[in-house]
Amino acid sequence: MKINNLGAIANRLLAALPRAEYLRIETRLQQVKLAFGDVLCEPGDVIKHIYFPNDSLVSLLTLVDDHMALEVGMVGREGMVGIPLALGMDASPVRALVQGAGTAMRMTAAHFRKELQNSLHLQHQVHLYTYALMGQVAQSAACNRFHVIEARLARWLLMTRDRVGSNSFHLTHEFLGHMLGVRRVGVTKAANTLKNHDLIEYSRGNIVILNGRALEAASCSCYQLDKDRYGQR
Amino acid sequence: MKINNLGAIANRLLAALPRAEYLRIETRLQQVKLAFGDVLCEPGDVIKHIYFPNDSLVSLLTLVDDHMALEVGMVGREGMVGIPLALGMDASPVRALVQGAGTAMRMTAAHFRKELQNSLHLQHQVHLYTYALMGQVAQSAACNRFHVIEARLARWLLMTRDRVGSNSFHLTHEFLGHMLGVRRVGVTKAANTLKNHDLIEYSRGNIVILNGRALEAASCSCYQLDKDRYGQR
DNA sequence: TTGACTCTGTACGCTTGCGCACATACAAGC
DNA sequence: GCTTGTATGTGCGCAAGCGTACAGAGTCAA
Repeated sequence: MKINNLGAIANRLLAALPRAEYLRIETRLQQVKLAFGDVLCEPGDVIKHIYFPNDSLVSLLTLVDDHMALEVGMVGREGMVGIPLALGMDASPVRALVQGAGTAMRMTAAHFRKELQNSLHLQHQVHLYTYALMGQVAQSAACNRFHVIEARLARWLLMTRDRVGSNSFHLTHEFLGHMLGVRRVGVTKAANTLKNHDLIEYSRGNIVILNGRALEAASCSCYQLDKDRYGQR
Repeated sequence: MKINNLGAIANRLLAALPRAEYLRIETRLQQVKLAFGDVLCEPGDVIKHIYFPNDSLVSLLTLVDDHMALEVGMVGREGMVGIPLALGMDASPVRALVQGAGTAMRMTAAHFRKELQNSLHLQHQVHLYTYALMGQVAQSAACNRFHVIEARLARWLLMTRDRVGSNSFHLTHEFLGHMLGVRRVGVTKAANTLKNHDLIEYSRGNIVILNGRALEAASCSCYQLDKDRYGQR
């Protein structure tokens, strides 16, 4: 049920819990399928459930002036969606958008609050992840300010690869534009350059990373920092 | 000592604690003077003390590629410096730079960890502030991406005003450039425009806000959001 | 008074990215 | 087949901001 094919716990935050704690918490978890485009919460909304992604991928977006969006965080199996609950707030400041379809373990807000009180280990893991996410958001702020689209696109593709565990995924330039906070055309140009250098290939939304090593070289320094953070979790 | 002239507790996070809790915690607090330019911690450094600003103002900066900086958070009397400790980490991902001289209440990391365990109220207040700070960082990411220098400068001056509680403060264009992540010349141009519209005046680092209301109109929507967040604390 | 230093104003060419518009290509359904 | 919709490629003029350089103006100390 909440176990993958190998019998291991897919979500790394859950996997880091002592076995006994996990087994108790597990009774509150429900596996759900997340489809591309699903919105798990909107800014200001009361958070009803938290999610521990297994193989799905969720983007955290800050909305600004109604029509512009910018990704400030990416949540895969290393984390969870719904941090505000752990900080005593019941609303999210960001939109949580499913960017990679897959499964996640879900828990109601009420159960999560209760389990947090019962399990210092869970509390600790959630705290560590909050710290990591905060670092990611801060990093992303600087990256969006200083680095050119092409490098940011490369970074973004690599971060996605690391989280979905695959070199190919489905995303249009239009969508990538919303993530990076740039025009669709800007993405097309950057992607085209990467394609011409045989770092990636794509067609109608199907993106494939051909040369990860070279793509790293084309990405900004922020990718390495994310890898370090990501690896620790 | 850690009380201001009126006998009230200056730092709002501390002030929100129940009297009894505060009195116990207060024994661990030491008032210190913070001078402009002081660096309370560097990225990666182990955090030795946490700070609750009274009338001082601290900027949280993300450093990137060695020579560029960008402010991602501003801490005044509504908050504290050293959040990572409350999340079980002992190092900071950002530089904490004193941007407005004044006093703050300081506590050692060890004492803070202990008090956090002893006081659920302290824990709660710190959590709430962590949430607010996270929102601020995310907001700042989007702001830096989408808004022009002039509007961001206006926002920044207003946020500073709100925190130091004064319409005048000392900051050079060069310094502001580091905060906003832009060239000194870019700040000069933007500041000049604001000056020509009689929104502010300045000379050799002495900045005065002449017309706060109009400055708000010139700032981006992010200021209003910060005010909401700030007001709640 | 003079010199050294800091802060601010201005200029110039350049790159990145924007807004917009339109052209092509691929896919799916009738 | 053909049509419709979606995804990508390309071109244009324009604005914001960059890097750099230099000039004036205020401040301080010798």
